[in-house]
Parts: sequence; C-alpha cells; structure tokens
Amino acid sequence: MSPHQALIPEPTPVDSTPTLSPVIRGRVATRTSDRVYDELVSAIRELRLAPGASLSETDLAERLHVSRTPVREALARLADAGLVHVVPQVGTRVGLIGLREVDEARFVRESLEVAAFEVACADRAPDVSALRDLLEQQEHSYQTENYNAFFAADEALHSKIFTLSGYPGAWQTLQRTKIQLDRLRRLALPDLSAVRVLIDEHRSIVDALEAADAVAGRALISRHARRAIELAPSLRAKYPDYFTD
Amino acid sequence: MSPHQALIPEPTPVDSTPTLSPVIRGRVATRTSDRVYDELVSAIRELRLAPGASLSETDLAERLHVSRTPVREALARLADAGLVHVVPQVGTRVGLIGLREVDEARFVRESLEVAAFEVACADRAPDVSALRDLLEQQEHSYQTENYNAFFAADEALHSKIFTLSGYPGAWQTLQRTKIQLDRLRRLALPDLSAVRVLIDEHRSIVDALEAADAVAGRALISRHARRAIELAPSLRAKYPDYFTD
DNA sequence: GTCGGAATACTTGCATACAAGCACGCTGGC
DNA sequence: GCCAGCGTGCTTGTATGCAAGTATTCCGAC
Repeated sequence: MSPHQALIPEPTPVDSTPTLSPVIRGRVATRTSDRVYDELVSAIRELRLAPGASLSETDLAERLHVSRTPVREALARLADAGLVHVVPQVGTRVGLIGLREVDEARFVRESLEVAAFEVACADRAPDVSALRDLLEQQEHSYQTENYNAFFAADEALHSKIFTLSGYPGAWQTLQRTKIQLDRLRRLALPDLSAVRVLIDEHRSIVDALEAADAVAGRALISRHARRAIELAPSLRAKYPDYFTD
Repeated sequence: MSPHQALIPEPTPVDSTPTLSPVIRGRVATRTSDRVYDELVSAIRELRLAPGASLSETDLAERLHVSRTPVREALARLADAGLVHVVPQVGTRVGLIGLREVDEARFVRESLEVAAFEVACADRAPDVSALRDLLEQQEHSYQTENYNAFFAADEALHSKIFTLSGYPGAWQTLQRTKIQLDRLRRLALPDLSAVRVLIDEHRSIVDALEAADAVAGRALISRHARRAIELAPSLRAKYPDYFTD
C-alpha cells in the first residue's frame, strides 16, 4: 500500500527473556511503557506506521511481547500529543497529516527559530564551530546519500541554535508540534536535490549567525521553514490517503 | 502549609452513582481517564495541588472513586507534560516551579505572541470588537475583584489574538508550556494593582493591533510577557518550597 | 438479487490481582 | 547512647479478567 512498509518489530520468535529488554536507544528504559512509547513515536515519525493506519492494543501488545497496560499508557500519551486518535469501542488509528496542523507547526517553528536566532545574535559572538561540524556531517551524508544520517544532523543543527540562544527547552516544546512536519519531510525524503538546497540554506544561516546578522537570518530561517510545506500539494497528490485538511 | 489548601475533591460521602459522573466542565467526558486528567490539570494550575506535593495513585483513585487504571493513564500524560514527576517504586510528586522552565516558557510565549500579533497586523484591518468586549469583562472583574473571572478573560484575550492571526492551534501549543507561568501568576494573584497594570497593557496591545502597528505591538507584548517573571524572586522568597532552579 | 435483522467478533474502558523495589522504622547488639 | 541490620509497609509497574459498545458479516425473508 505504500513504500513505507514494515509495521513495527519482527515477531521475535524465540528469545531468552522475551518480555525483558530493558536497554533501548543507549539508555536504560526501566519502564516498559516508555519503551513502547519511544518505539511508537519513532515508528510514526519515520512513517513505519503510516498515517491513518489502524492500531489495536491487543495486537501491539502481543507484537511487543507485553500486556495491554503499558501499551494503553503509551497510546494515551500519543493521543495527548495528537499523534493517534482513539475512538472508544471503535479503534485507534495513526493521525493523518493535517495540512492545517502542518501550517500551524510551520508557524510555530518559524517563530521560535527566528526568535532564538535573534537572541543568539544579540549575545556576544556566538561559537558556531559545533554548527560547522554539523554542516560537515550533512555534506558527508549528502555524498553518501544517507538520508537518516542527514535527518539526524539536521535535527542536531536546529537544536544547537536553541542551545546557543540559551533556551534549549524551547526545542523540546518545538519537537512536540514538529512531528507533523517531520512526517511530511520524510515522505519527500528520497530527493537528493532537495537535500542539497537544505544544506546550502543551513550554511547561509550559520554564516548569518556568525556575522550576527539578525535581519538576514530572519529572512533565511523564514524561507527555510517554509521549504517543507511547499512540498505538501504534490505529496498529497501522490499519497492522498495520508492527508486531511 | 499554604494559603492554597484543599487537595482535590470532597470525599463525596454518598452519591447515587458514585463512580459515574460523566458530565464535567460542560462537556461530556465519556472517558474516566479524561475526567481525572482534567481534574488534575486544573488542580495543578490553580495550585489546589501545591508544587512538590506528593501524589499517590491509590489515594487519588479512592478520592475520585475510580480505580488506579484511569489515574495512572492521567498521570502518565501529566508526566509527559512535565507537570508531575514519577519515580518508580518511590512516588509521584507535583513538579516544582522551575525558574529555568519559567523563563523558557516566557520566551516561547513572547515569541509566539509577537509573531501572531505581526501576522494579525499584516492581514487587513483586524476586527478587534471581540477584544474590546474582553477588555470590558476584565474591567468588570477588576472592579468586583473577581480574580478567576479576570484570569478567564485574560486567557480568552490572548487566545483571541492567535485566532485573529489565523493560527489558533499555536495557542494550544503555547498552553502546554504556559502552565508553569500560570502557576507563578496564580501565586501572585491577590494583587489588585498588578491586575490594573495588566488590563492597561492589554488595552495598549489592542490599540496597537487596531492601528496595525506591529512595531509598537512587539514592544508592548514583549514587556507584557515579562511581567509575570519579574515577580519570581519575591515569590520564591515567600514560598521557597515551591521553587527550584 | 436485494434488503433487513440478528448474532458474532472485534474494539477500547475499567477494575482488580500480583509482582518488584525502595524507604522508613524498629530492634538487637555493641 | 549509637549504629547496624532486618522487617514491614508503602510505592509504582505489569498482567489479566470483565464489561460495554460498535462494526461487520452472515443468514433468512421477500
């Protein structure tokens, strides 16, 4: 039905301790609920769970080798974030990509990143060395066509700008609303020329930050934030079932 | 221990259907989990549950006449929002008012409201009649010293600005992070002169919006957003147990 | 062939039981 | 009097069972 197959994990036929796999993503996830939540969030963001896909608590529970309880708690948090929609006695499905929500997320992202950029400029000469390193990583990811690595370096760069502004928590806030945009970008992903454009824009933004040019940065970030959303129409034509107004 | 007594509800000695009270806050809350969540959120925001207060799932469950399951789901969502902190096998406490978090929330609020204001100015002559009505309500609340009514009208006014900007969802995003600020303001609440200042600032902001003066509005909103946070030091001196860095 | 109705299978919501772990207090020894 | 060690009680985490409701599907009547 889509190029992004693969539900969540393998059925995991045999395992020494099937229900206990406490270590996830480098950190110790003592709570099974958190493990399920992390798994579902990344699956939704990476489109391994397609927009509109039906979810069943019992199905997820046996796939993940846990009971329904932690699955339910994870789904409750996801529903709170708007990533899934739960209809009592009917079913649970992954939220569609709402074009209105996407534009609102764009607005929030643009507003916060511009503000963070200006603050970072106001403070003394910002240290952009870490940003330069991330640009190098992005170039390397571009040349090796490693989209996942590019995504990670992209996230890290934008996050770093908030760190430089002195408001790293704002990035956490932003990430909550940004997932809609992430799914859109992930849909448009296998586009090397688009990645080229993004990297060049990143470089311009870093240059403006190094020069503490708030005016230029504002325009650059504004345009950069609108990149993803301008792909929406063609993507909706290609994957009409994934979208809603 | 504090002027904000009252845990959550009354013990509710007798009731025809104790576990079933589906109607809450005007809307039908079919899910008990949602009812508990709404109750806890408002209790935390209104300081009926003090920062740092210990919560027990079993205690909450029997107070609300429900089982632990919906309480746990509500707490999971609250923990996701940073309002409570759950330590496995130890306990759950209401999150303290983190001064760093408060300043970050101020940054997010200021950034988004300034951006929304500018967008609202850019669009043709905005209709400020609803805002004028809300100003009248605030004046009335001021004269009758009805702080809760003022709070509601205050919220409505700021929300309305986002509606006028065309990004009403950004207000939802903002509310998530704004709760920290709300608690701070609630602590400083019984201060009539402060309310006077806030209303006057609101009026100036509405005037600037009607005149589509983005530059003036930016400065006004920026100052307005910093009002709450400048009360932090004295409040921390008064309620040291409620705060953290 | 088509339409209507009832039974069935599935979904989520809630309550309860059991398990594991930490903190505190009490008791015994020194 | 003080300290160490153990036990009890509390906490949250997870699993399971039951209830209520909806969608679907199958069967029968027309």
